[in-house]
Amino acid sequence: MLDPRLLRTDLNAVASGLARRGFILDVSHIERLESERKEAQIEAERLQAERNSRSKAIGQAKARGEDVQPLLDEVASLGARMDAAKARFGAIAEQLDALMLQLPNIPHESVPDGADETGNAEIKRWGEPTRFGFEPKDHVTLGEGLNGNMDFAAGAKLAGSRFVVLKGDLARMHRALTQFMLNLHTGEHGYQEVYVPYMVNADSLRGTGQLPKFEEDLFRLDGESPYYLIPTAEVPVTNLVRDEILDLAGLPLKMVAHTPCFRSEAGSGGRDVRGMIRQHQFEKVELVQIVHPDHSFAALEELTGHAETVLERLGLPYRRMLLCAGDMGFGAAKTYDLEVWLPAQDTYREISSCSSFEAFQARRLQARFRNPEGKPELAHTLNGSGLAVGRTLVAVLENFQDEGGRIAIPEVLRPYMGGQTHLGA
RNA sequence: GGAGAGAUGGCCGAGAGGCCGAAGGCGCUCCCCUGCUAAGGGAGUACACCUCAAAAGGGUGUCGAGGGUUCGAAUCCCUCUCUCUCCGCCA
Repeated sequence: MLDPRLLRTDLNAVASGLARRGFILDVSHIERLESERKEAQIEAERLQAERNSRSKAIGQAKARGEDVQPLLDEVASLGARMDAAKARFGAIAEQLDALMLQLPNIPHESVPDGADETGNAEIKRWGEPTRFGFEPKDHVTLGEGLNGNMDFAAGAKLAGSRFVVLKGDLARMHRALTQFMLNLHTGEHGYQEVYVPYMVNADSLRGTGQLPKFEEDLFRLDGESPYYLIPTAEVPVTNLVRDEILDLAGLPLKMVAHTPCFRSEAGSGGRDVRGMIRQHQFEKVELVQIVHPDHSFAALEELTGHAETVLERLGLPYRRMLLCAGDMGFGAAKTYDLEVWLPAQDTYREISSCSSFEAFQARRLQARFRNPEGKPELAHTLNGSGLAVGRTLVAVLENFQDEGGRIAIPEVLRPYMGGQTHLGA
């Protein structure tokens, strides 16, 4: 959520910032609502103040043993007028709130213009795209070739399309990747590991911005309790600081969680129907930081670097993209995507997305810290995948294959796999 | 799942229709005092919003959440959520 004060004081700046995303703000509509709000609120509060003081007078008169009937008569019509004024204010405020919740974040000044992914800027490339002396196979062919250890038919039988079953050392490597990532981030990057619920309430999803706007992307449980399956660990982990006033000395807060993620993929139609790239359920190791506003963008560089280290240790070629204004997620002020090289697709594919939200989430979350003056101030939130485990598995398979379809296990994973050097060996 | 108890400020805890944004204590900040420390004395110490160019000032709301009764609700009524205790069941 944007700062409501900014909307009042500098609406045109907000409008031009949002326009960079292709979001057209109805300035005159907001101005009209805002002036109605002001008028209605003043009236409602004025009547409330009047009633409060009259009621107080009644109490005092009663205490003195005087007849209060004249005072009661005087106040009789006040209640109805007050209720009407409050109802009018409430209706306007509700409209404004609903509108506010629909507004995306304003892109940071360092974010380039652009309408879609063609406007993104490549700002770094690590490693060279893997080249083979043969036609590289895709991860589906490779995985199914490993004794059928990547089994989409089984996934479809158990659940439906966009599910997979992994078996044997393929399942083990999937787990090894998770372990490796968690150990790296906790051991070398200073993150605290957290274990969190995989189902959350609507408040949590509102806090991080998935609701109200993106309900169709979520799986909602049908039971008595209105739970949603988390689409990313960002939701439960970031919501740990909801309604908290943090100790300044405790910042930055750096947390890492490994969770499954559930996404309905509504609207992603025929995209990536083959393979493990786009599943309803996948594993992710997520990095979250809660920081002082002054350190927000330095922290983004740091966090993105942490995700990059995973790729570098695994030996996977990648590039870092700075997303343009039109391609960023709803709440992000600035986003880097990491894209890993996938030989079979002969292209880079997203494997991590790292964003600073500035105070956009913190304002919804009421996540604050106490500044040196003793006043609560909104913190900044960041998160990034470090990394998406399923896609990392795909990248390892495709980049570490040989002509016979054998897969070398990256050095850093071998300790997690009993020293094994190749899959299927 | 059954029975019961509870939710008040940073924390503990009083409060039972008006004098309550809320006693008292702890903690914290500032000041005084004792050579240092310990002890003691004094003052202060919630958050959000509105109004105002801003500050000052004024106003509104908030005692788990929402609704109701009343001129007036922390206090009475209803619904919900969460916590705790006991019983049952369970990885």
